[in-house]
Amino acid sequence: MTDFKPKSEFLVTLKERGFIHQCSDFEGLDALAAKGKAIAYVGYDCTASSLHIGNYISIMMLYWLQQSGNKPITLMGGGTTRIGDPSGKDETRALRSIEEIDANKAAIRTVFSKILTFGDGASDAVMIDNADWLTKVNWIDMLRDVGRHFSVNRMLSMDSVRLRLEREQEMSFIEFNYMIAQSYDYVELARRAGCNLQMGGSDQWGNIIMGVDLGRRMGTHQLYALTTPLLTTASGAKMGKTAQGAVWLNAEQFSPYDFWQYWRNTEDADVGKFLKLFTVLPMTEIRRLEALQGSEINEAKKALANAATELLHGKAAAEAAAETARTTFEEGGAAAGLPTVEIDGAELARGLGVLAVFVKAGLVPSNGEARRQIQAGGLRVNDAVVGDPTAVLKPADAINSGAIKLSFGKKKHVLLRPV
RNA sequence: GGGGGAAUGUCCCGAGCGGCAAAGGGGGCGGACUGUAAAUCCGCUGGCUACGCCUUCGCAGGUUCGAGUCCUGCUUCCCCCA
Repeated sequence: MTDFKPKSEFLVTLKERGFIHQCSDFEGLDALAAKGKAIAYVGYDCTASSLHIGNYISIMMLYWLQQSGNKPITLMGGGTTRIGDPSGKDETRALRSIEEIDANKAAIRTVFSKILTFGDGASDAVMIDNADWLTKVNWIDMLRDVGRHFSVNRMLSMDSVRLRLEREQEMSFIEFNYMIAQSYDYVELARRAGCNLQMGGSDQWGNIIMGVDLGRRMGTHQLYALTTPLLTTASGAKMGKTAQGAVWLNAEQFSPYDFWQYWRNTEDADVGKFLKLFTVLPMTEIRRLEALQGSEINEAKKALANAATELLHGKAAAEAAAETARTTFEEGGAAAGLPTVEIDGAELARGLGVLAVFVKAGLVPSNGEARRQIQAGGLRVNDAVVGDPTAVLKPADAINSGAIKLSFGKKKHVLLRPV
């Protein structure tokens, strides 16, 4: 792929921004995309109530697809989630209830419209749910029409299956069928919507390519496959994990402020890569930011945080997060935009123990942890290190804004507001 | 069907003569150094009304002053033989 020189705007953009890992046929796809005839889908599991940063990459691919005049399809896995994708997992996850899947689906779908334009136009995005057909298939028909095209020998050699078998880890029949369902989805989308490209993470390569094969056997038009590299940080960690868990895209589960902070804390070596993948800043600007050295890299990190947050949560939210960060970290103040926890004013008047306060604020999980952190000098009230675990907070501790600023470590701050 | 192993601090791996809140890693968190980075160094990594109390070693019983450790039954997983 390194020697391939794409001509279409779509592939040129994807290539220069580092989205491409593997493609089934660069030339063929390039020709299609150049004519604005690429109709691409990405499937999203409904295993959680929000998508996370890993999914964000694929949404960005759909974004660039749409920007270049092609058509994106977001496929909700309302049907496939009932089966459970074995790819990249050591063991079977608990099956989710149908109610849970539907609830997740409803929560997830809102995020796409922030980045893609939906509608009836030629390059407008559409959303489709594979429950529409997967829940209706007849087993015998399925076996005769679709199943006969699958070689079990080949299925056993797929990474998602083979790795499980090699490690002697259990794999149930239902999971074994996942790739069939996903392959069938591709064919169904080709027939229903003229879809001709499926994109996804590199762990999906096997599933996608099986769909391409199935399409050929079942007589669809030519199908294509395109995957993104598995993203890790420069120091080798999987991307998207923080102390609180995954980096979610829904604001309710991961606030714009936290989202901004996530990017602001990017490792130096990753800034350029992330700018290309997670922002729509022009390449000329990205090259300038990438070239910064030493502490100047902080400018690039702020640009990254601003641009990524703006794209997902909007300009106002991004600016608010940036301003909160500025007053908190650059002035050492207590910005009003910090996460706020309300407490009963009467309770505060009676006096609240520091231990309980930090637990109440959600900064530490237990009194014991609070104690340990005090030992280590990790807790601060209004920027003063807490040295005494028996200290008590009173209304008089509230500073100018009427709130008390609690800090855990250098980066986590919460305002405690009496009401 | 027969025989032999294994399950440990609910993040993971993993030691554990009958006195154990339980070795050691990894990961994570905090501190120092920096630039809200990385690397490095140091500390912490069951709960509580905290010089004490409570709950943890697959599940349920038993022996014992005392059980992760011994006995019995059960569950799950692995290996060998048929």
